[in-house]
Amino acid sequence: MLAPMANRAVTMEDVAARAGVSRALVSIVFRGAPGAAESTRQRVLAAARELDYQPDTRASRLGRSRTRTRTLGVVFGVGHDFHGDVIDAIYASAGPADYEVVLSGVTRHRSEDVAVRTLLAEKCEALLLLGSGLPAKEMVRLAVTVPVVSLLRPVRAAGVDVVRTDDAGGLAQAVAHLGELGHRRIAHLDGGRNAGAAERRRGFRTAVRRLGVEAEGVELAGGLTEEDGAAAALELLALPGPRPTAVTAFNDRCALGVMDVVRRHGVRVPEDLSVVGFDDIEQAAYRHVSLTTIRQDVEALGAAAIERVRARLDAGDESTRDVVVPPTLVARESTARLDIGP
Amino acid sequence: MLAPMANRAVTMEDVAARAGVSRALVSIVFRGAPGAAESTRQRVLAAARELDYQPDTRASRLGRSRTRTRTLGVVFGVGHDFHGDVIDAIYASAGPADYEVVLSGVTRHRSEDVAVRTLLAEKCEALLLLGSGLPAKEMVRLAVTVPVVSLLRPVRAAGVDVVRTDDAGGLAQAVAHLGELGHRRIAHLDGGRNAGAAERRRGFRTAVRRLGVEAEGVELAGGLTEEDGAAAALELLALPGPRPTAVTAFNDRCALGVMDVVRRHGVRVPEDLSVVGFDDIEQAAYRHVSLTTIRQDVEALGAAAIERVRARLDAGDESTRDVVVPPTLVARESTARLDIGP
DNA sequence: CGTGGGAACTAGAGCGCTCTAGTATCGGCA
DNA sequence: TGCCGATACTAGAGCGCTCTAGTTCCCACG
Repeated sequence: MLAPMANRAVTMEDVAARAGVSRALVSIVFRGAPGAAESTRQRVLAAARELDYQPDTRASRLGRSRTRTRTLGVVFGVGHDFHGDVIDAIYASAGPADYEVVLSGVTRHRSEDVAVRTLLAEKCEALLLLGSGLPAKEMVRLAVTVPVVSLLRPVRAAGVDVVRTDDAGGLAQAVAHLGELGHRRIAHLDGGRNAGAAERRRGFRTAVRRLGVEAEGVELAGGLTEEDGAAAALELLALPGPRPTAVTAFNDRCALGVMDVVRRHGVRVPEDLSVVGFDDIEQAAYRHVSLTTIRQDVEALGAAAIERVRARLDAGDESTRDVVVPPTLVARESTARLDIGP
Repeated sequence: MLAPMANRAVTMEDVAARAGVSRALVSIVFRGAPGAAESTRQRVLAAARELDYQPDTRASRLGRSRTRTRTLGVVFGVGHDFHGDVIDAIYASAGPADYEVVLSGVTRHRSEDVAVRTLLAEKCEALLLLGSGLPAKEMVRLAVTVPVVSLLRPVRAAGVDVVRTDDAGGLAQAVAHLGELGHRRIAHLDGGRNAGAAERRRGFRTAVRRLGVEAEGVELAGGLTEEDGAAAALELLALPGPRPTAVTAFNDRCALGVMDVVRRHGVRVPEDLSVVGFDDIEQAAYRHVSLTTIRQDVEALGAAAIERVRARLDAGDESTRDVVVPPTLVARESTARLDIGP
């Protein structure tokens, strides 16, 4: 109540007047900057509360632009559940580092290009791209103007930092796990051109080789979605010769698709076929699913991304880094020891 | 090229200088406001292009605040696939209406409260809440300051517009469809306290009654996720008496969970059990899933939300509306005619 | 007693736009 | 010829903050 003026938003000016100090002092208090006596600080905060003052971020960012805006732009796939987890981690790390986060979503009708442009128009100081599909050339172009971190997608682009999971290592863990359970004939459902797919494929091959001479890796086309997994399952079932006894899928969703389809063809999981996913999305942990998978360390990914931004912006680091975060195997019930003989 | 000053961002001033006009004129051109000769307009645009000028949205919004900011805040669940579809539709409708969209995500560690506060600090002119979990009281409080549209979640809150699917009607369609296929004993997996659940339950009951005296509706606890569906499936299988021959699930994910579990218990879908979902998420259309479902008209929902905002903001409409968008049945292969007798 | 220095606070010039109130120019018409 | 009104353009005052360069005050210290 006591609106300072009819129907006009409360500004710092109003708070200052009420607290009996200057506008600058209110600014100091709200920014948490040094130079305000504790007693005054309390008085200002009280005044703000009484007037229900809401600081204006637009004005704040604009005012700051002479020095630093401390704003981070994040491009992500709207509705992409794993991106959600990463964003969560980014929020968590950005706050303590005193960075604001602005989201820009990619949807069917809103391209990554538009998403990026919007963020640049907001004068973000750095860009975090989640699983970006932008061509490396384009990223390089962007990186000239503003620090760019490619999350989840490895790119070799000058000036573009990469923060990603050790995809190859993840697959190595998956295959090793299956190896220990006695599996030797293992299929990999490939991710094609998707972020991380090449690395995972490489990890798969190396790990199978390491399993010994009797081990054999079979590669099938997979993909991002349950549908891709379902298609791969049909291929798997139609394979000539002895059927692989285990499968590593490009990701959890793909794994879910495989399990669904093979089960409907009378193949039991894990008795007849062991399945390993990648990501550890929420569904993987559901009791009726209980998918063994390679968990990406989302918190570490988010923290590393922020760390790169700080290194460049706050510490003046000019080097281009490729930060690789180790994943962990989460053994659940979609994998089992291979029964030799019936 | 020709950077007007070392290492300083290009501003309107620079463009104006290069085009040989005033800053105001550049502003006119970029806002698409009337009052610029075609020839000058071209000259300004050319100058902007040459300097690679990026308008600053923060400054623009701030400058506008004397009149209108034309900015819409959207609160959504990060990683919630259906929200992604709706956001897409919102983007599509907001553009032509000349509104900017600012997203604010809700995650495990970022509450809806924080999301809303952030948007208010951006001085959004209206708030669109997707499947909000805010208490009605809180919404009313917000609606005093700024127009609030609750999308997907019906709330009876003074001053809060609601835009939602005809949930009851959707379930009526589902039950009618099953009725036509000969089903009389039908289960409904309830959504508990989730957005739209009460309406769907009501629709289910009415529709079953309409099916005639021999029809019977069975209600089981369901939920939002596959896991909830899986749990419900177990309950369904353990039900005493003749088993329902059809199920309507609270949503598609829940339906997927049911199908997964019942199939593993040897129950065939659709031969032994017909299943109907709700939403029509992408997965429902996958070939190996082919889920019959009630499709929510996302485009219409988005358009209606924007329409409400325009009505209040651009047309001064003061009434509180409850906009109900009709859904449509998408018949796929998870439902089939009931075989009477073996 | 003077003085140096730090803490607490303020004045005011930006930040990059928008937009109102104006000026200049010109064609058309009585 | 003079005047009107439309069109094209500009000046300059905001918008609500930030932040530098002060000013004031007080206390410790020589």
